[in-house]
Amino acid sequence: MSKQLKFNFNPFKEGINQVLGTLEKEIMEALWNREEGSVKDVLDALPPGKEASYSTVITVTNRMATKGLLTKRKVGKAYLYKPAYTKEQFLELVSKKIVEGVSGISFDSALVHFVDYMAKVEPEKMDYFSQLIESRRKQQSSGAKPTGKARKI
Amino acid sequence: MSKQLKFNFNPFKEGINQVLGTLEKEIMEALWNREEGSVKDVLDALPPGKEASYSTVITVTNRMATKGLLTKRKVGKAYLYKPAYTKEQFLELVSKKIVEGVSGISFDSALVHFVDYMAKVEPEKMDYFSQLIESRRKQQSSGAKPTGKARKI
DNA sequence: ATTATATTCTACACAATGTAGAAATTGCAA
DNA sequence: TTGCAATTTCTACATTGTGTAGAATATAAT
Repeated sequence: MSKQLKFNFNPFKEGINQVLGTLEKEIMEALWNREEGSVKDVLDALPPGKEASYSTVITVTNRMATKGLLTKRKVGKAYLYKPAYTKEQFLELVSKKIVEGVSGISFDSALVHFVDYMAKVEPEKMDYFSQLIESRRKQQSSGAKPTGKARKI
Repeated sequence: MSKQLKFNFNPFKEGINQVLGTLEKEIMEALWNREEGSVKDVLDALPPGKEASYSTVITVTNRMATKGLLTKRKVGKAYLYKPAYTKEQFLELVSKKIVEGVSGISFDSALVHFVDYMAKVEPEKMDYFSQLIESRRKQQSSGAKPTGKARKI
């Protein structure tokens, strides 16, 4: 019965706001910074210009719990919210889902644009990339099955 | 003043429905099949079980024109709608935007998951991929600038 | 028991998408 | 040229996701 992580992706926004609303993002950042926190804690952590009312934050954190972004537990009369995933785990899950999605639509295009992006923005990764491919290729020809799990870079 | 292509991406849906609504998808497929068509044409082309009313199709095609998916021109008393992009062009644009977006969030994760996906689902592409990287690497070291444009596979 | 704090409930706004009736327009045929 | 059938325009409602927040209620601590 654990809530499944759910999100949309808007590639016309910036960074993590492609996956999280503006307030959602601020809340996640606040909670990633302190592991766990009450609505009050979140309110205090909201940056200037991003303030919201008490009930607004409650509404949004509860929706985020429903979406599988946060877990909540009652302590005293207040709820403490905690990210269901670390930022790193979250980005892993998101990028995996999106990469799989876009690959399913048009793998060849994705491949070309991926290499384009790398060559343009992260050219120093090309080496590592080649190695990654080579190692996967050896696994393949040796008949080993890929784990499907992420590994250390 | 040309409308800019706009879309969201829902990786929890299937195929092109990750980018297009259910009716939108049917309409695009119908128009990709016949190049250009009236609302009547679209209605006739809707598969069984996906029927919609005349005015529903008009509403949606007009919204699609606004979003940059279709162009329209008046012929007689009716409008003819035409895809702004071929299916291939559309998938190119979509995958480019998404690849850039997800790379901006977490390039390393995207890279790993991309290679994972390829090894698992399209292992026969590994060769081509290696070559692509190598050729981009040479461009780079020779100081040539990548064009940023997609090229033939 | 009072009070400050926190939650619940309800509701509105906006965007994207699906849906479609009613009214208005328009082009062609008789 | 007029009347009708085809088509569009206008309007409006539903659903989902997100932001917003007031009012009422519950609760814990003093």
